[in-house]
Amino acid sequence: MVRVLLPDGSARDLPDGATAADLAASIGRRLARDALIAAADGTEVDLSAPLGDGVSYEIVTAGSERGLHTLRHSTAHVLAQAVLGLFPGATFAIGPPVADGFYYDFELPGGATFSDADLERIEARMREIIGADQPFVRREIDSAEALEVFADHPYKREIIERVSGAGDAEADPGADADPDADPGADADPGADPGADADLAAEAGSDGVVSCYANGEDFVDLCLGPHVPSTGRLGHFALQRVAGAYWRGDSDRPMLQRIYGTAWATAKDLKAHLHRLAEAARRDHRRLARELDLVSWPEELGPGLAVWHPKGALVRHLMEDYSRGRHATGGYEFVYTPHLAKSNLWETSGHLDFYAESMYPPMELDGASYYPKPMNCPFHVMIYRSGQRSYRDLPLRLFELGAVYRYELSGAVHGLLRSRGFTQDDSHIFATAEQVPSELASLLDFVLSVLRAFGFDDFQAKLSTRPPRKAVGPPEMWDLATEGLRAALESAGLDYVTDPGGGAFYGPKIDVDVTDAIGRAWQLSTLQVDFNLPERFDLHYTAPDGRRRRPVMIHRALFGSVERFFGVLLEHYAGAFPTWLAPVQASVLPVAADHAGYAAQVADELRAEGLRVEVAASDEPLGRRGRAAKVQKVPYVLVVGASDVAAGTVGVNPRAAETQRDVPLADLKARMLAEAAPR
RNA sequence: GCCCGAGUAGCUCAGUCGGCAGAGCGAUUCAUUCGUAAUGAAUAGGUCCGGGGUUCGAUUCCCCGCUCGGGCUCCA
Repeated sequence: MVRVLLPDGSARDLPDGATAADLAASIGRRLARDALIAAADGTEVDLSAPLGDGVSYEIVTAGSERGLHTLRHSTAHVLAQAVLGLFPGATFAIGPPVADGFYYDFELPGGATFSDADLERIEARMREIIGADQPFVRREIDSAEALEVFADHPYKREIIERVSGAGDAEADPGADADPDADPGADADPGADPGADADLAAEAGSDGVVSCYANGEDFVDLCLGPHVPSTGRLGHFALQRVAGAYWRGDSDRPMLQRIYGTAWATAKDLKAHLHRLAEAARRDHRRLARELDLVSWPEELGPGLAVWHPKGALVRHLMEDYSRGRHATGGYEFVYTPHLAKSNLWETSGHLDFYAESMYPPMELDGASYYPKPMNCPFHVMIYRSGQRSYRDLPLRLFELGAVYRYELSGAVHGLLRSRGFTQDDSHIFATAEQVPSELASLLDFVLSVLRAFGFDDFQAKLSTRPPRKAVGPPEMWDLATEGLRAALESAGLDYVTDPGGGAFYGPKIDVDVTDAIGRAWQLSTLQVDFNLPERFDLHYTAPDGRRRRPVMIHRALFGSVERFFGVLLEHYAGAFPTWLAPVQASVLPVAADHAGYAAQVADELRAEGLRVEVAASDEPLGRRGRAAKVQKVPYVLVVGASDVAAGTVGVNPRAAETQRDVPLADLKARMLAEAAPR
């Protein structure tokens, strides 16, 4: 007899040798049918695992994140099984579940690649495997045997050697990962046992690894757990092939990655595919063209946009709103040039740690002038232009500063990742004591502005002191980190902590917004900086007459004006709220006789500062109405004979029913109310 | 930067097994004067991404380049 505990606190007795599947069956038929894996004292195990006495069990179904994760992971195995079956000589690397689905990395003999037709074949084969309802069978073997089982699969062998400690794990690949990283933080060898050791421990000590086999001829190295059999899978679709470096390292081989999506039910799969289609419909590059906002002439080069009148108008409104808020928020506006000599970037450290993302210098008069990738050093120059007293602090400088960054050509993506963009960049110089309250009011300010643009759903991340090397005294880090945490809490913001995720020069908060279709966009950043004040030897005079070092806070709110515009465009699917719409109303005279009245209506609205156009009657009314709708104009106003007589308009708003005979004054009031930022 | 895919009219795309380049939408003009998401007709519009090669002949085949798209963070 074994006694197990259930999540509701009850206990249940089962015969010796009973499995998690038996437990599920003893609880209910439906649970037995839906069960995928179990969690034993929180550790995920196969349903076929024997129950342990005194252990608490939770049965996991596809209704939970963990269950879905398993489902996707198992589907990835079936993908590998199909590929290895269909492509003799193919080898496979890793195939984890990811957000919404899974992938698996392969290498085909002779560097061959998958085509779209291959994907169809593979998917068909996967469906056969699923139809055969093959059980997933776990086996634990020692690493020597595993190396034999995977003799033809070098990537698997590498993993076995790494996790079992059998081979000579190569030097820590993490050390060179972060381009922002610390000047002095060279890897100290052996100091980061981190992830690898955890894996090895999980895989079982003593060089034992686990494998999962299904069907006659397929076995994969895997921690598990897996669904009981392939028949539990099926609501999936293969999506695309992409190149991916082995272990994400551009010095290692490029593998062929197949991405798929997988869900618990056909309905969920369909909903996901619909979300993808919706995202494509909202693609800002497409909307930018359709609404005549922005374009990317090839002649300019990758990642460089030109703003057409309507796009420029919306941008102008965004910038004006931002300026207005900053003006009343205690900021002082500055301008700085687009170039600076190399010595500035040497002092700031950018040339040491950021050079590959900078445009190359222009050489003249014996100096090297670099286009700026950041505004910070210029603002530091302004701070340093005179003596500062504690009475001057906090000093909040603000600039819409155009910066240029040499993004990888493959990374450039419309307005969301461009090579020239404008940061709404603020640098706040404060005393250490001011930091907590300054952070709190900063965060409130940021959220308030984001809300004005229609975002209400935020998720924040607090990144704390990195373990390896950090500048600044620990007590300063604590003060700043606790200040950030207090700011998050007083703002009532949901946040996660990324321990050790901060830059070497200070902790930070990143704020993500969730858009209308549930996608998260990282926009705002509050970054505390102990480094630049040091590098540029900044100081202020304290009340006691001694010189002290200020703390710098970098703050981007939109992040980049261009990117924020792109996110807004996708969030609203092009239908900007009235206050941002480039054209707020289109007046449609029913016939030529009403043209004069239409012009009069337009003029009256324009006199109130509203943006109004008139569509003359040389095309049918329906067509003109459609044209305005396609351009997502908030108000379509139709005026005919009865309106001329009564001083009214027919109001066809973007998102409501048409109303006839609305007095012009009423319309005006309604539009003016909407035309102000909230 | 690297892997895969794609570049044909302003846009979306068809097409040419190597032989005068096509549609729909949009634009322009004319007619139509209409009560709420596509009136009719006509016209204009092309270095078929660029450069080289093969060929009697290349938008089409080959090579090089440019640009765009997907991916290169998710760790058995």
